[in-house]
Amino acid sequence: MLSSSAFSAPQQPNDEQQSSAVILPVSSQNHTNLGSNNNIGTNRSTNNDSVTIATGNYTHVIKPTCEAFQELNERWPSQQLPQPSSLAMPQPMLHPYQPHSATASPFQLLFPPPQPDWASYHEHNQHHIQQQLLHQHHHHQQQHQQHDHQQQQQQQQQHQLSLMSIPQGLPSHLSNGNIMELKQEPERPDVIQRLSTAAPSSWPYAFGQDELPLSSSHIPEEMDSTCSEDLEAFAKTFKQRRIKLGYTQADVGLALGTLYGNVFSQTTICRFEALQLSFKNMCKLKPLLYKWLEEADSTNSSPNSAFEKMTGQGGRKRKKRTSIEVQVKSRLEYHFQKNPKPNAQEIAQVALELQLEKEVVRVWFCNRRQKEKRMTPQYGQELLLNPNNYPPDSFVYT
DNA sequence: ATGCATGAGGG
DNA sequence: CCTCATGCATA
Repeated sequence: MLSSSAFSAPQQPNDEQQSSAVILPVSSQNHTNLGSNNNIGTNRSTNNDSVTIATGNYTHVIKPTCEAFQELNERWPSQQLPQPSSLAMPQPMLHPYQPHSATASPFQLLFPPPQPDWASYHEHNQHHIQQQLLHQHHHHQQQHQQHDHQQQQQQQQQHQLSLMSIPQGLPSHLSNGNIMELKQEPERPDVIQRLSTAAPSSWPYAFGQDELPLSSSHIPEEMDSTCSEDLEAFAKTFKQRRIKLGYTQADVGLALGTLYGNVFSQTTICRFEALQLSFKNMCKLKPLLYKWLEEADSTNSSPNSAFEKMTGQGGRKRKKRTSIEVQVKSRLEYHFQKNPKPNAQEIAQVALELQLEKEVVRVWFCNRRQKEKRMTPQYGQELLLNPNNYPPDSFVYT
């Protein structure tokens, strides 16, 4: 993951991240509109923090297993969230974080319904719906197959996920420079099973006031029955707090680096808040962000130094992002529907047909598949039960 | 906020 | 080659 070899920088001693104290770029309390739209301008991260955290700070860990997630899916009433959106407020009303236990049966804060997380879905939405109807029968069978396949995969994934037991309280001494191991609890199959149902285990508090009763001392160790509800609620709360505190997504990512040795980009934080990471990934990040929140909350004192990023130049150049035209994308989508996992040959064909580099096509498919797997709760289930719900992705094949 | 890309790890 | 976590660059 974050291995030094990864990026451009020719091994720079990027000690900065670890040496500097807690970064608290809070410029003031005038949070307000900082957050929602953020970035633009907050991206100070430009190509130098690519420097990467020295070495594998963080071994891939997490070896989950379990079926809580699935279980969740089953109970997924996909309701509308009452959330007014934290974006529009001058004074963000903090929505008290509610442990799922509290919302037990009628889940309220689940993911946005037919959550169009699907980017392409957004883009082509209009077409799709119609087009889909047109071509449904065409793909029906194939889709079925796909579904089966995906189901397998999903189950597999879900399996893994559920078992996750992420240490909520990370010993600070463990943070620097070294492995941040998120270990899983070996067994406890039974516990796992219930993760989603039982476990009042959520957080010990509910955000409600401006002051979070955060104190490292009472970070729940045992729990972490991180279920989707928790994640969603947390993500939401997190964002609100973050904004309120005047931090940008980039700030947080950076701070995580100094706090725990794992730097994250604005992108990642953003995706976390938007629940656009894989469930597993969400679970992994949650504890860190939780920790950060604590820190930020308590350290309100001094904003301190905006430390300078050394402009560590150098390194390999990233391929220029190729921009695929809409039309072409449509075609890709079409192919994707027919066969989400084309082999080299097929890729070559598509590439030829669309006049794209094979590599580009390959990567596109990879990314597309990945997108498919992102947290879209109803996906796994609803879809399977209802082929017609298949995300109306592009069918606009010319 | 998101599209395309990179790289580790696995097979 | 794939998946997965992640991020640069850009819309």
